[in-house]
Amino acid sequence: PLWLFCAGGGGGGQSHVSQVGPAFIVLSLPTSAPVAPRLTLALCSLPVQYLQMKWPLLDVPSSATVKDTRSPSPAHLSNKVPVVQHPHHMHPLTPLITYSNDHFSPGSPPTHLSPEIDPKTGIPRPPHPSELSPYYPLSPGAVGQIPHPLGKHIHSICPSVIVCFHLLHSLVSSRFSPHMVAPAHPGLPTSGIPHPAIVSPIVKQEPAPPSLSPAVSAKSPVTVKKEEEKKPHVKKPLNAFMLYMKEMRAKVVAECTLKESAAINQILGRKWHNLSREEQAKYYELARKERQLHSQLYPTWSARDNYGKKKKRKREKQLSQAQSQQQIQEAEGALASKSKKPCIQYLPPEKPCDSPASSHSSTLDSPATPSTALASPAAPAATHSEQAQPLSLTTKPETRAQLALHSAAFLSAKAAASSSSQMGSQPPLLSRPLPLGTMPAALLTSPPSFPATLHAHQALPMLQAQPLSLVTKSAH
DNA sequence: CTCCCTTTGAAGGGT
DNA sequence: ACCCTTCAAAGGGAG
Repeated sequence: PLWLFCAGGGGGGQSHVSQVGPAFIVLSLPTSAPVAPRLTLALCSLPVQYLQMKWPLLDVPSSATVKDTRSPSPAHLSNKVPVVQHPHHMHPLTPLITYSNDHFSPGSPPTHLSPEIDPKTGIPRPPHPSELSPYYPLSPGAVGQIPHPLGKHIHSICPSVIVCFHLLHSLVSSRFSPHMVAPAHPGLPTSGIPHPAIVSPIVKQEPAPPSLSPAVSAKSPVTVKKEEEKKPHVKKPLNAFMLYMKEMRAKVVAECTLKESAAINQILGRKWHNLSREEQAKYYELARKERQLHSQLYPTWSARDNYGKKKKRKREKQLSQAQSQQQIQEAEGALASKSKKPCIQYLPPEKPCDSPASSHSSTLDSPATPSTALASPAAPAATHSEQAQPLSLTTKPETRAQLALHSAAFLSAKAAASSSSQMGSQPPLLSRPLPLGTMPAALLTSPPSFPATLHAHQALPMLQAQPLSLVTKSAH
């Protein structure tokens, strides 16, 4: 079996695609090599360490060596190095650093990698390996922080091939090597959607701290404290919307002339609400896996750990915001005019930035349309025209002020509507994948719960087409 | 250089 | 149970 890999790549071998479950494994074989069904099993018995070492022998630059005959996704089909390769100016490992690898021990294979049922959660493994968390490439941090001479080669390999090694290893399951699995690239699309953060989602904020080297383990009581200070910052797992933003940001930026993230995020927020239930479900599912994986990697981690590590003045600022919000609330009439930055500024009409879902958004976004409630499952159902009316795309203070204006009515309604809270708080789509149109009438007609901005956005396509003045007026 | 802005969702703490 | 706050990403803008 070892020879199979050695023969690959530039050696004039013949590429052979062998299927292992839903994934494909690409092998390079001499033309005369017999490809028996049991070949796969033989490969599975390969020591992981060996696979690592032979990995580069697949000879990445030779695109003919690496094939994925399965995925229709362009990203999948692409063997081009740039798809998964990182810019030369950055360390090939750094982009994968998302979380620290504190809890990631090569010697202790995570049980969640078992191919069938996750013994810990009882949740069946996803049918397709590409559904393995792409943003959490099975402890990306581990790879990023463990020097790997082959890192660059690994990253240059077609994601599909990498994924197949996930699977392969899952089958072997005798030893877990982050070196090997980590190459499941963060950019690996799970739904055929190219990941905008393929190359560098995390570089900026999570450069591999040099203190993470194994040398750290030799510590004195004095350094312990310093270590705690320098303790790798384990970030929160991304929620569904964050995952969506990561994926779509590049596209939006490309389509628009805007570059400010605040503006982009507004657009993304709208697009998010314009997504169909099914589309959003993908991200909720992904986020759920993220959290799952995160909790497995960092069992002791708590969101509390990161409190106060970001901004110091935030609370102060928000307090002042709340104050101004009250003022605005008192001066109801001046709501729209007080907006710091009219969002229309971020959302010029006739933009190509309109959601691709805008085709169906005409119905989805219609305030009176019941299916609107389904468009944002995580968020409470929005069915009443009153929500769509009062709010425009607003900056935060304004939004909050308006929210306050209407919250009283909402709250009273909300109290009577337990069903709506079910919708809002539950990890939405997963547990209840109700297709459009199948929502019980009780839910469809239930009053919305709090975050009224959500509902406001659903009226945006209509508002957006109007000049700023109209938008402002509609805010009243 | 640091923080703000802006979005949604998750989580923790307080009431 | 509910509300509030913080943080996750991103990068231009502002101080």
